[in-house]
Amino acid sequence: MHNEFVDEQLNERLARTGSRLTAQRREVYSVLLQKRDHPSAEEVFIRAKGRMPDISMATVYNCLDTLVKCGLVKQVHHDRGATRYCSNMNEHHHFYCDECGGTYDIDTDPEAGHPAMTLPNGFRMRSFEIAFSGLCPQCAAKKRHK
Amino acid sequence: MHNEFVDEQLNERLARTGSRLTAQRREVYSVLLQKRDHPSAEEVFIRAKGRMPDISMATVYNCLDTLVKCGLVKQVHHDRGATRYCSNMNEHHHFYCDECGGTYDIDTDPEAGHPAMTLPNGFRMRSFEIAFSGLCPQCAAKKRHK
DNA sequence: TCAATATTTAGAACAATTCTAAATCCAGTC
DNA sequence: GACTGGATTTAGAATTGTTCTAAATATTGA
Ligand SMILES: [Mn+2]
Ligand SMILES: [Mn+2]
Ligand SMILES: [Zn+2]
Ligand SMILES: [Zn+2]
Repeated sequence: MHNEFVDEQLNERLARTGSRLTAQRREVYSVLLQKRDHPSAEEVFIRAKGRMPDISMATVYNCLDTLVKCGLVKQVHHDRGATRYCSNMNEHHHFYCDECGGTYDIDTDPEAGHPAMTLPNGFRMRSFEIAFSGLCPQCAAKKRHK
Repeated sequence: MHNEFVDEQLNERLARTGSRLTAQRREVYSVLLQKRDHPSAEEVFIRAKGRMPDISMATVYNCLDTLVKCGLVKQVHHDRGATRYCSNMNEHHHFYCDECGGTYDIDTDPEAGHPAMTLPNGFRMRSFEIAFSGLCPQCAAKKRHK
């Protein structure tokens, strides 16, 4: 993915919500594209600071917020932990590793649609999310060796 | 459900984790049994205070914690909101109403077991939770009338 | 009755996030 | 190129939900 192309995408999306493309927004977005491990705002801040030492925490929060509002990024919540950010905008669910705390994307099976779950009468579902827990491949492998 | 019966259950469970049955723990648990609307700690505090005016917030947190540890109560998390507490220990999922913020139990369909979702190779699932969002029956009805 | 232990309590501390208000930046106009 | 109004960034204060601390109180069982 070339920088110019990403910029163009970014600019277009931001423009739709009347926002400008700034160096900080570009940096924060590129952090999320670079390593798709669902970093927290704090983690994004640390990574962004590497290439942009003067960026502030407030700005990271502002940028993340803007990116969420213009539909380029999604928030991911798990238990009471810090909000994590995800730049994969395809429909997907998440797997949370009990051992290492990692968050992994789980693509929705194009075959089987909705969860085989009948809602009681009257409820109107808009969306659903599945949160899987257990061991990620690496942690499962380590456990097996012991 | 008679008080003595509930007390006996409570006492037995608490004893298992080496905890005592206290007036505060009984009160907090009874708040959760009385209205199963998934109250937050704050809300439990307010309700408990009605019948036990000297109970403290710290104690409510402590009691809830103890009840969770001895398996009588479950924590329920949604987005970044305050932790909510649920005394329904049957396997179930949750429906969150976008309109009124209510949290509703959704029983798992005894028919269809797991969600029809294949985890990538190597992942070892321990559990999964489905969070439904949309409109609860009351809010859906109100919307239809407009 | 007494000592050991568990529990409750008020308030301090904490982590994540949002708010505030001033400084800075930037796009479009002269 | 200088000017101006609105958008953006920034540091730090404020807020929220929760956990920690240490002292007071209650409970158990010898
Ligand atoms: Mn994701
Ligand atoms: Mn429930
Ligand atoms: Zn892991
Ligand atoms: Zn509702």
